[in-house]
Amino acid sequence: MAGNEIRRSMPLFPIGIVMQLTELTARQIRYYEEHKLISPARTEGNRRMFSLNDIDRLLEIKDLIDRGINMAGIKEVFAVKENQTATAEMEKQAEKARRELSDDELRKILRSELQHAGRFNRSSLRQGDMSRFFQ
Amino acid sequence: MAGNEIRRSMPLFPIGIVMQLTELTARQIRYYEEHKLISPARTEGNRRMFSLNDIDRLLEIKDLIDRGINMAGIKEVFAVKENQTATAEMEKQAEKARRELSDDELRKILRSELQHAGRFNRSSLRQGDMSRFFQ
DNA sequence: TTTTTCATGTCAGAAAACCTAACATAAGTT
DNA sequence: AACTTATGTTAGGTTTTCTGACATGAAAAA
Repeated sequence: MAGNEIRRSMPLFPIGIVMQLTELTARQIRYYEEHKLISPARTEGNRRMFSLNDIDRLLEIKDLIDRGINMAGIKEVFAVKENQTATAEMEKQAEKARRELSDDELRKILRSELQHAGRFNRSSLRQGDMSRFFQ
Repeated sequence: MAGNEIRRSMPLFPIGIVMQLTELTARQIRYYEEHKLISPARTEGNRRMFSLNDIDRLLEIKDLIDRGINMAGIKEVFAVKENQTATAEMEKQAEKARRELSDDELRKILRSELQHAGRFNRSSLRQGDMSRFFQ
């Protein structure tokens, strides 16, 4: 899952290829960078190198431009998206925390059942819930 | 399935990037081209542009070189592989033909059953086999 | 309506990246 | 020893990209 993100953020493409891929002019691409909508990497010799993520972003910019939205608007759209994915991350974290909390509870139940049910092989009704603790 | 192959054969990378990705020198890459092991595209201005397939091939060349195989050997390896995938294609085609032949047979059976079983809604035992003819 | 602003076009001069061709060389082959 | 192979190195030329400056049409503001 993370390897893919690395690949997508690897600076691989010179501006000429990006122009073809996005059908934007060099002037436009540089202008969007000037307005901090993208931040392509640079070679030692100062040439811009773009990643797949940069290209996605440029295509998004192009779409927003086509819909009549100006630089400020696009900047805001990206800020909101950023914030949105950030909160989604937090929600995921919270969900994970909730799950881990109930894992603890399940552990308690498991211990208690093992003490009571003792030596029965027949498993308790909660086996399905417990299974994730094993293997 | 074919869209992926298009993407993999799209000339996107200048030689500088390919050098980094493959850890080959420009001299080596040009030499391998000279020996027809790769055939990168060219820009209008005659710059080489490499596809993902080209890069795969270069990595393969590098591996074979590391194993002490010379240009002629590598050329032969690729020829064999080419031939191999070609026969695989033919096998696939043959398999498809076999399948289509039995499709014809199934059609015959279908016709015959429709004539005999006539107006029964209850479907014949072969319905599962027939289903691929509809929708 | 006139003036500003915005997004982009265009041009110039400089630097980076790449090209081909030629010669050099270490290691392996004849 | 002479040749071949794979690669290094250098030179001179062309293409691509860079920044900065000025130009412009359309939209927004005054």
